Amino acid sequence: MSDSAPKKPSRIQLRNRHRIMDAALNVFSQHGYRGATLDQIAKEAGLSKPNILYYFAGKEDIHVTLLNQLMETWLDPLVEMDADGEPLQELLDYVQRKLDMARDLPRESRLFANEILQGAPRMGPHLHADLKPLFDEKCALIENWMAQGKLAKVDARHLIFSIWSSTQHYADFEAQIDVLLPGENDRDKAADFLQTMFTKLLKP
Amino acid sequence: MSDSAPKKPSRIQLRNRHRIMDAALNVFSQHGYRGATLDQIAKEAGLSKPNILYYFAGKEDIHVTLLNQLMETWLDPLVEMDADGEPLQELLDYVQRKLDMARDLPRESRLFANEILQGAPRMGPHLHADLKPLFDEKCALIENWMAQGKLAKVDARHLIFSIWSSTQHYADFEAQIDVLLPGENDRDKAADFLQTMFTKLLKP
DNA sequence: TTCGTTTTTTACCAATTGGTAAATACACGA
DNA sequence: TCGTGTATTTACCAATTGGTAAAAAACGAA
Repeated sequence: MSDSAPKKPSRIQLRNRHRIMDAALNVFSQHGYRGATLDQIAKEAGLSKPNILYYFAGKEDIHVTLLNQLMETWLDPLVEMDADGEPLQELLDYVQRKLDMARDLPRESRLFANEILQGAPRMGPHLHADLKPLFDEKCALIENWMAQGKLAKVDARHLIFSIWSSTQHYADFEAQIDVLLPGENDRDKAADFLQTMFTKLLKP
Repeated sequence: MSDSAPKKPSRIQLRNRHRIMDAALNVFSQHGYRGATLDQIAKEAGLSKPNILYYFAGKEDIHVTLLNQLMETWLDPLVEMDADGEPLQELLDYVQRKLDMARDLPRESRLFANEILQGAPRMGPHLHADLKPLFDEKCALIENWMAQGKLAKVDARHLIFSIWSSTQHYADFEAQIDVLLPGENDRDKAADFLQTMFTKLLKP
């Protein structure tokens, strides 16, 4: 449904909405929905609280907008997995894309993790409507590849879970990793390790 | 340091402290530290808020006590990994123990995940003092096994990360899994999958 | 420059937050 | 059953929460 008078947003609107989204991403991803406060978001965005509420209907509106924007980005690496590609390479490329996302978008990863940890109260519908069909489709694709002998036969659903968990771990548990691997810039080693692990698992 | 008069806690103290810990575990694990409220904990524990503050110095005290109690439980499966055992079997047993913990103690897993997600503000010292030495010790052990040709050579640190992430995922992302695997009681398949994955990865 | 529109600030508000003081009810050994 | 320490409730509090009304300021097309 589109408004009958969808005026173009002004430069100021665009700039401030973006500032608010960015600040809200910082705060929500670190403290979760209930732990985040409008005052904190306002301060981080460099705007007053009432000014924030001029652009968004309320705290929940900001959070929902953030999650909606995130959903597409989040699904994209899996969408790109190509049925016509080389099966093993397609899987390994998918692992790499997810690992890149954990490195480049850690706040988004933590925002998502927080939402799921709390029981997905504001994203359940999205999971059913967007994630579930995609998950089922790609599981079927992987099972097809396996049936053709192009991949070793393992449980496709748990395979995907293991890809998600092992890659997102580097964003979501960064605080822990910083303690255990101090000073190391070890993302290359993480990539090597995961490529090795999934190659050994999936090579027919 | 122990009190000069450490009177034994009465039955009532024991019972109520336990109730509070249990309620707090529910609330903190679902909403994180800042998202949790004393009123909610009190309600869930079936006690009044001032009554809760009769047993604990404050919100932070409850949270810290919870984390302290959790730490030992959390490290235990790794502690049990035996240098004198069969290397591959020791690793696979460790994976199984972690998976069992995700099934049996999902709230504890989520409490831990929340704390790390938020940057481990109240557990940083614990990570350095307890987790780090154990992590280093077991990495050395695994590397030793690999050097002796008893395990395939991979990065021991990222191996442990992958064990942690792939097992804890079943507790921390339960809400997502419930959407993607509706109605299935699939924990056995998860165990099979992870055993297969780490066997293929580690068998020399 | 003017005038209507958009944006921002100021001044609030009721509800909730973590926490306290003190009175009261209770348990339980002598 | 009595008295004393334990446990619980009642009645608060100041600070913070998400949110609003309305005035003031800034903007931008004419």
